[in-house]
Amino acid sequence: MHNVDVLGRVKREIASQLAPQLGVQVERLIAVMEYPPRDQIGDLAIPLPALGVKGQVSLTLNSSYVRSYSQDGPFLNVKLREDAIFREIFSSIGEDYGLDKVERPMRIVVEHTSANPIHPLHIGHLRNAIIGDALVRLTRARGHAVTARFYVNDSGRQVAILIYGLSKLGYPDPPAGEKKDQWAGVIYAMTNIILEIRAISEELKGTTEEEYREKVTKRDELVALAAEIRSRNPPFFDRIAEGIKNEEDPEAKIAEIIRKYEEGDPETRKIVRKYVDMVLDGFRESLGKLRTEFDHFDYESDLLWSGEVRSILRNALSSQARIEYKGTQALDLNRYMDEETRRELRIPEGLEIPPLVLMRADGTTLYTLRDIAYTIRKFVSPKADLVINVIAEQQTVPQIQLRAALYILGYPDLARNLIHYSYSMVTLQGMKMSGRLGRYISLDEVYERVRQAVLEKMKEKGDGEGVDKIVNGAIRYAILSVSADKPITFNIGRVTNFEENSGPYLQYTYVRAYNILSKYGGRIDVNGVSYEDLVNEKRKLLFIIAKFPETFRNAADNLEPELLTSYLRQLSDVFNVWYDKERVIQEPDEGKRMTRLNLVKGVETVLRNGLKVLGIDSLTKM
RNA sequence: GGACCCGUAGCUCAGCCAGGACAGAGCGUAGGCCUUCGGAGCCUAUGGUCCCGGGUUCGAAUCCCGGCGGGUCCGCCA
Repeated sequence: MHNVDVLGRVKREIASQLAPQLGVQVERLIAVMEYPPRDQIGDLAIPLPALGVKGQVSLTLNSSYVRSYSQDGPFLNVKLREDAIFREIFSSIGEDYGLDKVERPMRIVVEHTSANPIHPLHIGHLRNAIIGDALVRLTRARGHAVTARFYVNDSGRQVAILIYGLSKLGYPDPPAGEKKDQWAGVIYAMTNIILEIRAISEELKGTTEEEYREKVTKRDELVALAAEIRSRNPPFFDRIAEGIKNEEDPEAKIAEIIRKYEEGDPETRKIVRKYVDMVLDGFRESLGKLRTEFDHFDYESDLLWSGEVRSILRNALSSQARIEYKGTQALDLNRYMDEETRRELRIPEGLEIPPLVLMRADGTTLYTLRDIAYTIRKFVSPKADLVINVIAEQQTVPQIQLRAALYILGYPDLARNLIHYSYSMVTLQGMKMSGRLGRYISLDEVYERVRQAVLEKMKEKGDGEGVDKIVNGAIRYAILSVSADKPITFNIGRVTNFEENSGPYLQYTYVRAYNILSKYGGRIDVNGVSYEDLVNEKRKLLFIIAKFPETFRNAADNLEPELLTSYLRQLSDVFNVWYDKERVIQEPDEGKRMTRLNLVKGVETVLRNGLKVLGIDSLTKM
């Protein structure tokens, strides 16, 4: 109803006239159409050689949208009638302008963030959460039925280490006022680092001289880190260290925790869930500040207790691809797939897929096997057509193993419809973060630092509201304006720079547009507008507004939120240039005033909708 | 050693997948604009062997091949 893609209609009309004359399909012609690099050239261009047409051709084009057309070398350039476009857009523009719905909605699952529940979220998870949430919002706005799911890895070695450390402390509760995930993170890092030092010291006993030197260096590094982490809570550290020192075989104890939890031992269940849920509370609190919410938190352990993992394991053990590998049962993922299948499953040609180990020698399960069960659940309950996993680049191979295993175990459709949305690392001034070693900048810390910068800025402005909305906008934009597969060195200075090319810049531009409209307060329609006013930035603005439906569709269908960020920035740039030059409300000529009011309304609508699908709030003052 | 990702202005990045016209922003640096709808803004200047070498094409930052540089992975961790 209100979803008017005027430009799309214009393209189709032009294409349907020209296609027969050029002897090509209408769709093909629409596909090659592009926007000329400079306005003087025209509004639309068709590169004729791309359609197999060479040399000068004579074509007839007769449309109420077209002002003129001419061939310039290989291009057919078309100048459109801005009055016709303007009238069509603004006589039907609605609140939801541009957010075109798909004809056939899919059921989509986006799994994202899924951090281990053992330490607070850090800036690596921040990237994951923001990308994931933007994908949720984009696909939802496109009309799909989207579910956001968080996978709680509560049954692996990491959680067991945390619980082991807590056992040495007598299972304490975090002090009131302390954030629970921060508190647990310190205990986890302490326990882990003490265990690592102990392990490496053991290894030192029977090694050659060369290895010895290397390992001593590594141990010394760990000892230095241990001193650092000890300072966070010396009594805790000393008690854990003492407890581990007196332990005959800590690894056996950890293995026992894993085993008991997998078996569903009531006491172990109670303890593990208590602490895991504490950390998850911390996650929810942190993510809430960034307007990120989930529909489901799926506990890995539930898949074990329900028998879903066991059933997959049985299936795998009876598979023809089963092999023995280093004394374990594993799946051979190379032998039973042809080239064609590998291509379909997006597995690189030259990759020798490592065998998938199905379980540890002691019978406990491993992550990837459990993930097979989880993937099936994501597809089955509730039913999904497409599953998008937002997971770090480091897990590319395990994700390939997952798809290959699904195929081999008889779920080829699931394997095909499982997308690994990969993103690259976030480093910290060249330093790699490590939750394992307690070396990270937490999401909360980042949030707080950006918040301070926003408050600082507001102080100099005197007036303002919505601090948290601005912080959210700044952080989201900083992440979403960089393609996911580029590594980022996290730089707080960049995120707290609120000048052009930032989230707050877009929000500020929105405030300007909004305030013009709210001050005007009257009726805005297309009666009596003067079309001769549509020149320079105003004409440019009109065409940018016209491109919004197309940009949104591309961003949503290709899962590329960055298309939207750069589009909104460009819209803002043009609007701000114009804003400085001319008046809207104070324009004495009634026709011109109405033309401009329509454009402002267009900018306001597009910014609001565009920001919304990126998860950035629009403000009315700041 | 193998696989994947990245390499565009002093710095941070769009553009590459679906090839098209003199390659776009921001930061920085130098200078300018507050009597008018909000200066988180606007204007001017500055700045590029699009990592290198071949190939395909009417046309290559974009596709292909070969290098170079950086990142990631190759665990009975996740």
